[in-house]
Amino acid sequence: MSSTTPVPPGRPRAFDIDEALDRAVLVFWSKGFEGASLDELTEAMGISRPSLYRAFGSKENLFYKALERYTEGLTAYFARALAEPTSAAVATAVLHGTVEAATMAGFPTGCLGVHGALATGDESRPVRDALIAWREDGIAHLTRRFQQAVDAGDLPPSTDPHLLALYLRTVANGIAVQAASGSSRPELLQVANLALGSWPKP
Amino acid sequence: MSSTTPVPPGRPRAFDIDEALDRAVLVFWSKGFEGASLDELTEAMGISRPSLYRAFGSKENLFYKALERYTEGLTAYFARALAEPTSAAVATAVLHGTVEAATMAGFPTGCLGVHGALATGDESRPVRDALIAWREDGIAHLTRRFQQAVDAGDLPPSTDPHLLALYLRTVANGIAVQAASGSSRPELLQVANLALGSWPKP
DNA sequence: CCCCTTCGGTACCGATCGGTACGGATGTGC
DNA sequence: GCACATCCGTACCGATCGGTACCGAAGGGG
Repeated sequence: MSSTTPVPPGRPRAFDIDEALDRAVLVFWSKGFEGASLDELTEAMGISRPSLYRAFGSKENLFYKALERYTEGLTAYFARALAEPTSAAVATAVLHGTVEAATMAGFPTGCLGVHGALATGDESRPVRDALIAWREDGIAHLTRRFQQAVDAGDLPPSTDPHLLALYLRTVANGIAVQAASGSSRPELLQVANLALGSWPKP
Repeated sequence: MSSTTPVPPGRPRAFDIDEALDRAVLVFWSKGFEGASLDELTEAMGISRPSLYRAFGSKENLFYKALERYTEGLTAYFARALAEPTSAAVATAVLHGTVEAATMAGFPTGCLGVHGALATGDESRPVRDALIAWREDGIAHLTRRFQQAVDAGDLPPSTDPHLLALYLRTVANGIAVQAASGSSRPELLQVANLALGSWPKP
């Protein structure tokens, strides 16, 4: 099937767009949206400024693309966690995965989605709102998963699935903040396990 | 004692410096350090730019003064919480106080110390480090308090006071993030109570 | 071989950033 | 009333911000 790669007209792009996006993820991850300047981004991505704009449209759009790639790649543990058989296993996988992702050697500490744009100037309000929606999306997924657990008898019928989901994301967000503040992986694993201690039994 | 107010020479200041600082707190609280521009600050404080610099030295120093005032005022619940009789009461007071302070009507949501400077450009790294130190200071206070509780038999001898303190601050930070994302006070109170469920019994 | 389209980078744009020079105003102490 | 110190605000500084006009280069289709 040659139709899957319909060679586009014009001069071909001289850089790998996904690789450039990976570099941009790292910059946004460590500096946030406003903290990352175009000079830093273009230098890290190895391309010139107009090339960036031709490929991604704007700094804001580049951030959205980077967030998308970040979600598909570095937070893939989240999707895997949802597939765990019990609610307790889901919760454990989410928190352990959060600790791991937030303290990976060679990567920025913390979570792009959490500290990418917590408090910003007025210009980047759309970005902040997008990250709020991103976090709420995670809560929605967890809520549905825990509702399933209630229906399956894996959680007591009196359980509030939304509350459990919110609790989990709250602890995960706190872990991301602590990781960005310099807490170590072993410390945060202990914290995660302590938080899992109050998980309801079926 | 007139020596307590030794009238300084020169033209007297025409504005209340503490009131101006209170206004600055609100701006930094909602916009963060980098997100708050001098134009926003001076307009909110009701003073001109050179007046700000004469009174506070620099934007960075103004932020430190604002953080100080924020700590003395809006997070005074923390000092009160440390005085509670039992470790469980301390933990409850800290989390409930955090929820309350992060969701006060008429004030920015979240916590200045948490989202004031999580991810920033290189210039404001000193500010970020100061906020990390601020958060660690809170953990240190809690650790000492919980060590006292262990010594007094209020907590099991096997308890790790630092772990408990880190856990509490992690949940509190997560609450601040959720509040900034739009979670309501009742929701966060439930989350706080759920987190307190895993608190060790004496 | 020429046209068309898209890529590449240099060199620039106006706006905004944090910070300050300067001259007039207002107070105290001699 | 005169010297002095500090305040006030206007008007400005260089640097950096995100974004773009421009033109030569590199490919495919006729």
